[in-house]
Amino acid sequence: MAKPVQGTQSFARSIGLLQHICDRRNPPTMAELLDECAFTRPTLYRLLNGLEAEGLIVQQKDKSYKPGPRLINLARSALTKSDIRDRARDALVRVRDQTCETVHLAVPSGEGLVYIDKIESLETVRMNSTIGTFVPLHSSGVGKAYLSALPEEKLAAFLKNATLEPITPFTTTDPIKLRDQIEQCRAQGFVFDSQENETGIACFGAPILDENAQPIAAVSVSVPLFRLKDETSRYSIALLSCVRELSDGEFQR
Amino acid sequence: MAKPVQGTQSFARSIGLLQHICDRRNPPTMAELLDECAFTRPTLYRLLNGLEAEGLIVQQKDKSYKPGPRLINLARSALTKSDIRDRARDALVRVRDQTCETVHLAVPSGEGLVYIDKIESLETVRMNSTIGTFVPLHSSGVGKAYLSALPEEKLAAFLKNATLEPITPFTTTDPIKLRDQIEQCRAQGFVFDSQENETGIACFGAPILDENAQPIAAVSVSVPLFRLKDETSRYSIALLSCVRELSDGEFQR
DNA sequence: TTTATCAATTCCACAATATGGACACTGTGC
DNA sequence: GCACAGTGTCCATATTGTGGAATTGATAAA
Repeated sequence: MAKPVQGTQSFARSIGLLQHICDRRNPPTMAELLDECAFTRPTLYRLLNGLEAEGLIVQQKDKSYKPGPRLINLARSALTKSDIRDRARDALVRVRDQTCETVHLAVPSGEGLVYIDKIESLETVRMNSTIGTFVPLHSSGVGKAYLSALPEEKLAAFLKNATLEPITPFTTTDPIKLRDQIEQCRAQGFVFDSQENETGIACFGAPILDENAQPIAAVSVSVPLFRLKDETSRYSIALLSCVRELSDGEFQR
Repeated sequence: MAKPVQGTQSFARSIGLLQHICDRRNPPTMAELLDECAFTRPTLYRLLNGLEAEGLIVQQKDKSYKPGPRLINLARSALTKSDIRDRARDALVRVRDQTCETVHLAVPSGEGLVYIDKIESLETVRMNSTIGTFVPLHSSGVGKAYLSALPEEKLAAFLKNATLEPITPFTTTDPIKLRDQIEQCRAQGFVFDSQENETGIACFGAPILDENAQPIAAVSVSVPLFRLKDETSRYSIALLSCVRELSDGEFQR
């Protein structure tokens, strides 16, 4: 949350408020926001008006504020301009077909990752609402995979500073254990997690690297526990061949 | 573009820049933005840094900027919190099933509407990229439907001030003709447009009203011209029954 | 390797902007 | 009718954002 970019404080405040409104389960009223955020009344009032004038939030009849449709318009632009998403699609579908399970593509955003694509077994999809979901680095298959491809210094910094909040009762909250899992991922190319981000779901994850061997995205296969085959290589082989195809440079081999 | 909300000018500037970056076909570099926008170099520099620090844009290796994944995260919140979207879904699917054609749901945003849901015949969907698309009021089925439900004064103001830009060669650009179409829509409850927003596509549109008879959304059925049945009541009947079901209050009958 | 050129980044004095205390309005319950 | 809570507005002030100018960095030419 510490973003000391000179000359942008009021902007950061507005976006922070927008995020807060988006994160609320229910659309907040001004009164609620007033004691949830550290704004004085007139300031909050102006910020809300600013957000509303831009269509980023809309005020409902009960005076509460919810995220506005312009966000959807902006997001479309982000999705259609994501080259990794385009590039990955066919390979992701292949993984889905090989595993018959849901496949996710995630890219880094802020302190974690955001799903930018999802291929599901049964095409019951709508603009499936998991696209756009934020996932922490420590509790998800994609997150650990991403971490494992980070240069040692960045990884060390993360392990040192991050507060590993439990997302489920199974989430790894011990930095030492997390480090172990990451090392294992480095060795075998993928990571396995069981119910750490969502109860009942196990997950295989692997990173996609750019030409400098830096991670730019991560892929995961999510499997309901009851359906998980003993022969897990079934999943990892499909996943590995996918991320190798999508990673640049020497890492092809 | 005139948004004189006191105490939010710098925020509006940043969002304007973000929108500009999103609207560009190709990710712009700072140099390009410098002569496309009216910012001095240091200001632009700071605004870009601010946007980037928030994850709203990301700088690519070639130094150009594109919309960032955080937008997708924010949009998810907007989509999942859209009650009209939830409420409409079943009815939309029904229209699709009755017409075998693509059905859209749009809500007002800024000067036009934004698609927030789409039901397609063949479920080939992905987070289908038309969700989030902005459409002008004068050139689309949903737009005209929305206009037709506006109180007379607002409609008059729109017809007077709007510049009716041609989107296709078939777009209505004459306010008088547009007025006619809208009157017709008021009379029969739906509007028909042929190729005005996209060549080769005809469109039936109808508004969804709230309890005060104000339009809150619009539904459209899009039909490729070659497949358009002579018996158009097939489309309008399905559409009308849908919007009547979704509109509140006395307008049920 | 040195020099030239252009873009990216930082600095800082200044002016415009956002801030928040105080006040005014609205409507709901008693 | 009055009280109270939630909303909206004003305006002097300090903080923030601004942009001209200087600095640094990268790239190409000599």
